[in-house]
Amino acid sequence: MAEKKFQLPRGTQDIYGEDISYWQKMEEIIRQQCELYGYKEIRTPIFEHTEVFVGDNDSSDMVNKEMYTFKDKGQRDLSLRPEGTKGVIRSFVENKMYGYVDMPVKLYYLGPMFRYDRPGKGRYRQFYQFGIEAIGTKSPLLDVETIALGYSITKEMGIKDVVILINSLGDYESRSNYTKALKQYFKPYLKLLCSDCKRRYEQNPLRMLDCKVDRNLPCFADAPKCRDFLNEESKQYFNLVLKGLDDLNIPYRVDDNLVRGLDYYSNTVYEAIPKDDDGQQATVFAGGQYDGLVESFGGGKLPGVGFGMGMERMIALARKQNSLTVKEEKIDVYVISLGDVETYSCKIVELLRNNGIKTEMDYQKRSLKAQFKSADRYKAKVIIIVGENEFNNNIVQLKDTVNKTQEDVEFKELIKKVKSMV
RNA sequence: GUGGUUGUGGUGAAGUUGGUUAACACACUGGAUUGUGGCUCCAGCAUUCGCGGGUUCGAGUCCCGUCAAUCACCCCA
Repeated sequence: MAEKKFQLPRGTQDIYGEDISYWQKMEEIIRQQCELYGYKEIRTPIFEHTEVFVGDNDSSDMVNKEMYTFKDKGQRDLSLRPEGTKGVIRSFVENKMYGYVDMPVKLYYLGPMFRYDRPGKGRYRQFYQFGIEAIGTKSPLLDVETIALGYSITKEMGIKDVVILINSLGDYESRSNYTKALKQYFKPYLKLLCSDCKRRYEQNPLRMLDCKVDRNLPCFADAPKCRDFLNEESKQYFNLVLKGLDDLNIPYRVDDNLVRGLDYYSNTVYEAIPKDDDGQQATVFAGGQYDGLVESFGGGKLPGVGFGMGMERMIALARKQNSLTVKEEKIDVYVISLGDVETYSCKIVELLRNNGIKTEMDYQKRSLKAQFKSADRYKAKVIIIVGENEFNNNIVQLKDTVNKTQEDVEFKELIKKVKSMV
């Protein structure tokens, strides 16, 4: 009978061993920073009704092509969440959070998201996103605060040289005017453009602007600029955001061509990338303002702003820059058994553990040499050796691995003695 | 979704124009040292080359398919 081979599904990964310490460290940093900035955790379901994610005239690939959508046994149309914001807004409205707390309501989430993409480095089908949302108040200061929090997390991770690309799309009206003007402008040039841009022309004209193929064509230089379509109010607002970033010394670059993938953004949009942007999947966090989203969920005309952060990408960057120190795996005590004394060893191990001392032992009657090697690998500070002698006399051999001293210790003195050593 | 590259033990990897026993290094296990490790020496450790099929007297080496990783594009966190 051939053994059945199991393999993890495409685009997923097991996280364990050395990696897990980086994940735990990052989660610790996130929770601590969110606490400082006043954002509270929210945990929404991993799947929602599909309509939660699908907007009225959604043009993004994310919702049109990449969702894991399925029917449950009750024939409900459900989808695995491809991003965090929509579920949070749904919850905000459903739980009427606007009714009983001060605005803005500041929330953060952390967990797996799912997109049916072709996987590659920094792009997974199940991936982890951390994100924040500040809902209910519109202020340049709040936009800046979200960026400051994201930036501060990258700093805590030790990541250097992150720069914020930022732009303003204006309100929904100026955004749609701009889109119209773009299409108008490019219409005569359409046959000069690459096939991707022809498609973008129909689906998402804003995206044409940062096309890698056509970007340098002469006609692109004179294309209408987003900025020229902003009304006075939006312009002033944007300037205040930039002023705020200046005041906080957050490095940024205004990028006229920056548009976000999701349709719900308006006004401020931003994206954090490493300065020496080499890889393709380089964006570590990205977000912006979404004036109409709460209303589209039936929650009244309330604005919001937030970002999503790719945790795999953050960890990859931190590891590449070698910037995150995770605590070293080491134990306090390793118990070596010689002969048939495992039950005695077990008793010692349990006693030590119950006193808050990290302890390990050998479970397979290995040689003395092998057990010493294990103790080394575990980086034990103290080694306890027990054999027939020690068992019969109710003592142990206690060895300090640093200065190599060894002594007899009575069982009842053990805890006190070990505690003084570790 | 499109195109390219890759896939050999726990790890890093050699493997020549297809020719019986799959190099080497590290790690691991045992012994020299039957109660004291980190050095040294010796020994052991892939019925098999991602998986499936084909060509051939013969395939890790060639062909097809498939799965996966990776790069560029698309997209995006």
